[in-house]
Amino acid sequence: MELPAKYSPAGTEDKWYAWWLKNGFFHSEPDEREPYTIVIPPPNVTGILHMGHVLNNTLNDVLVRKARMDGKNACWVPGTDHASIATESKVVAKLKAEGINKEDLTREEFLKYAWEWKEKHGGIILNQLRKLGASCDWDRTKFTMDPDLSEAVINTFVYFYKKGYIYRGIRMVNWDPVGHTAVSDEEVIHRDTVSKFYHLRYFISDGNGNPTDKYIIIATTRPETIMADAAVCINPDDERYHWLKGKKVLIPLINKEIPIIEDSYVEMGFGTGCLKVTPAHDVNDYEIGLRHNLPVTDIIDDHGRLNEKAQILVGEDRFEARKKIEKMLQEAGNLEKTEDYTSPVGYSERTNAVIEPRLSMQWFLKMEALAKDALESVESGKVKLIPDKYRNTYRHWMENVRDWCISRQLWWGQRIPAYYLPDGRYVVAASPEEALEEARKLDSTVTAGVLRQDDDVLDTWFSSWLWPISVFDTHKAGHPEAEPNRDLAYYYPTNDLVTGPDILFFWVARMIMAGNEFMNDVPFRNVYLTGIVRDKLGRKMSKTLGNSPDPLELIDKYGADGVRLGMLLCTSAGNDILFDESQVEQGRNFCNKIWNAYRLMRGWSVDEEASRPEAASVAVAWFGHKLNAVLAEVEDHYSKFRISDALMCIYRLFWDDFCSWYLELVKPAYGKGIDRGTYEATAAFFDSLLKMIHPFMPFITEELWQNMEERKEGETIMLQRMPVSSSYDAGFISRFEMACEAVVAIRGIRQQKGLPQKEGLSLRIRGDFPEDMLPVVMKLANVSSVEKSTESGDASGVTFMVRTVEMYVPLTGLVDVEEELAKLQAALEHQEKFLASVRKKLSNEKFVSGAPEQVVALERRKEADSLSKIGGLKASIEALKGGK
RNA sequence: GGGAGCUUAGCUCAGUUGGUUUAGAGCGUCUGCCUUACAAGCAGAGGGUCGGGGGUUCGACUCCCUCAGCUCCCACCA
Repeated sequence: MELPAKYSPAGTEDKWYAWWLKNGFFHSEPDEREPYTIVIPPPNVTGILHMGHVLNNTLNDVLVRKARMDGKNACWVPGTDHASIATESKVVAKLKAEGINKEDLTREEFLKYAWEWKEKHGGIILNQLRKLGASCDWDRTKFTMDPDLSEAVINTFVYFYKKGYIYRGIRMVNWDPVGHTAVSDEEVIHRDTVSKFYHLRYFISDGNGNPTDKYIIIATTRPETIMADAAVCINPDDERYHWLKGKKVLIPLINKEIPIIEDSYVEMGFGTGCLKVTPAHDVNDYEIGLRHNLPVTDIIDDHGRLNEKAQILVGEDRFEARKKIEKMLQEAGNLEKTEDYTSPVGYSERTNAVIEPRLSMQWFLKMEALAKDALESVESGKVKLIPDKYRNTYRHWMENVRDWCISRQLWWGQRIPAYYLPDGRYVVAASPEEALEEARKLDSTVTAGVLRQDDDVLDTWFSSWLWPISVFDTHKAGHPEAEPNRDLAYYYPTNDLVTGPDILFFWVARMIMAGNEFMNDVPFRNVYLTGIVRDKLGRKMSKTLGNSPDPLELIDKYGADGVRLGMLLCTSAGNDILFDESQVEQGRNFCNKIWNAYRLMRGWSVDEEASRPEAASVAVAWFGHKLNAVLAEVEDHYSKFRISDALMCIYRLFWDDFCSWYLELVKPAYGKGIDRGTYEATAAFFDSLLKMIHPFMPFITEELWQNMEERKEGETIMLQRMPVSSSYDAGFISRFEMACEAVVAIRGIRQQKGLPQKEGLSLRIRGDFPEDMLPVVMKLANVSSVEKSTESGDASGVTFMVRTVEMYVPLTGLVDVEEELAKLQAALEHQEKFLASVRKKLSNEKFVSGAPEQVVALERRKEADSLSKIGGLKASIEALKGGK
């Protein structure tokens, strides 16, 4: 069968993926082998594959495929996350587009829609991962809201509640007025935002609620909250305001009388030194309020609108209200001035709404003890972060963590298993039946009908922190005393986790907490933190910028192997990835190179009579050494998670060493056959190279490996053993490189002089050139005769140095003596400078006595080599001058 | 406001406890080639006083100090 000149991935990739699936090569069951486990960072169930997923999952796949080929029992568990707030807001938006308001639906009706949506869109992303070549064990696919995984979440809640770690209380939380839910501290993103500083006049009260003509000025960014003011606060040491002590002021517009209080929290130098205290709408103010027993007036509702307690502007959105109240204040004579002001404002990670600090009843998980252990896990090295600069960030977070607000005012998610008695007391239990039993202990008259379950669901991360446990064993989470099942005992702890640093705290840290709590062991050994995928200008990929390529389109255009390579080529751990389509093109080109190297080899016919040419013998010996050298290097890179370095080593081994040097050396003359020994050696090398490339480019390597020879039923490159490095002769490699230098030099001369490759040249060598490498020079530089000489070359040819050996190519009539002289002079000058620097070192007493012996010896060798080169150059110059 | 990190060729980055022929790679650039595996290719070439300054050392891209620029993380919005 004739192979086309270009590799076409389209049909090939689907064919092999289907075949891998059919043969169950991705499936893992516990056995006597060493396990290698990865759990996927579960993408949002309704998500669509983007470049970040490509990066992450390609890295995961490389690691898994490599481990599999190292003979380990590799298991990559896939799945999706229910992503409560993200999914719920998508469903709400979709319903709204259809004219349905969430408010008009019951919980059950809404969830029915949500599940329908999940069934329709859920899992799209998992199919997309298949296109990428991800070798996940699909039989183990999990979803964080699978019934048994949800059960694990509920059990975990009950467990922590009984342990006294979970409590319920009214606290100031981050309220998302668009998502209509509380969010955790980690879900709030602070961004510097330009706003205005409003300087407002608060008139002093005459004691009867009437304004006097005296006033103080208060600077605020939130004039719409003044109706909720409970006091005005000054610093007790602020002499400017001592006259205010004991007085009362009136809130503008509503003329409500509030006291002047003193608290050292107020900074005298900031603003006007007078702070309006609004306990319901500011965290600090809330704290001050507690200290001074101030009343709390909450004037903002779930949607961020002013409520009736505000008395004015009722029903207005907070930002609308701000605009309107500015005008009203101005008209009333209360607005002194406004000025531009930039300050950090919190935004919801999910909805991008400005977060409203708000008092509400929420559930919390105490973090102190959990964080302490999780910190220890990283500090002690039980979990390694790669790159380890993240250890600092991690420590800082762990040492400053606050209790985790785990309740969300949403419906999509695991519902909090707290059940309220009619009198307001509550019980926590894993099921309504158990809850009823518990409730009856409090009040024997309680019936199932009156017991009301908490409306809130749990934060998504409260389920995904169990992921490395619950994908294997759903009972163990929540039951640390239980025996792990067979899978969990075998696969836990997992080996490596590949994820982005943006979820280091959301997810990674909390998985470590859950692992320590329920397994008494960390969930993974290594956490490889990737960078963020950006475009080549360094901008984040975003829909609005339109700079985010669709991975599936790229796969269609270049093949999955090409996309994987393009992604990996620019990937170093922890650094942002500047992605550009040209890299994928490079990946596609590499596929083609491999394809064509195979076409060349496959086109050879073995001539049983032929003996092995000398050049081929050298090539085979050399590539054997080189292969082992690179294997060792690659193994080292893998061990340090330098995946793109490992790839680059292999890329160069294939392209430069194998194709450009090795194949050119063993290639038989046109029309001639190849000797059997060389053919078989070449096929064996090609086989090794395919295996080395396979983790990066699974499809083309399977295609060619299968094409190389008739394979047994169900035999796949996926499950072949990765070649391992054995000893090699570094001296041989170095001698070969010297021959290559000579070849490059002669090719350069050809190009300069316009000599065709076909025309054989003679070569004269003066000095110690390795005899065994001469066939390499002769074949690749087309040298027809070599002569040893003690004479320097003269003006009838070109002289050049290869290391310390002088070489000369006679070229009668083609030599420009002046030009050659200038070249030699320049080389001589350079060499003399070098010698001077070496000698400067050697003449330094302190260097000779202080530096290690081998360093000094090296300098002496440099000196000797340099002297020898200078001698050669000088002789050449003389000879050239003599021949003028 | 607090903390961490980065700055090496036109671009993206290596440089692994300071010494390996006076800094390496990939891409891009330039020159010459449609040579019968591959123009998605082949052959060759050019390109950096390692951000500035100072210090330690026999020796600094590598360690310390300092200045400048960039990035990220954390932080309760007067």
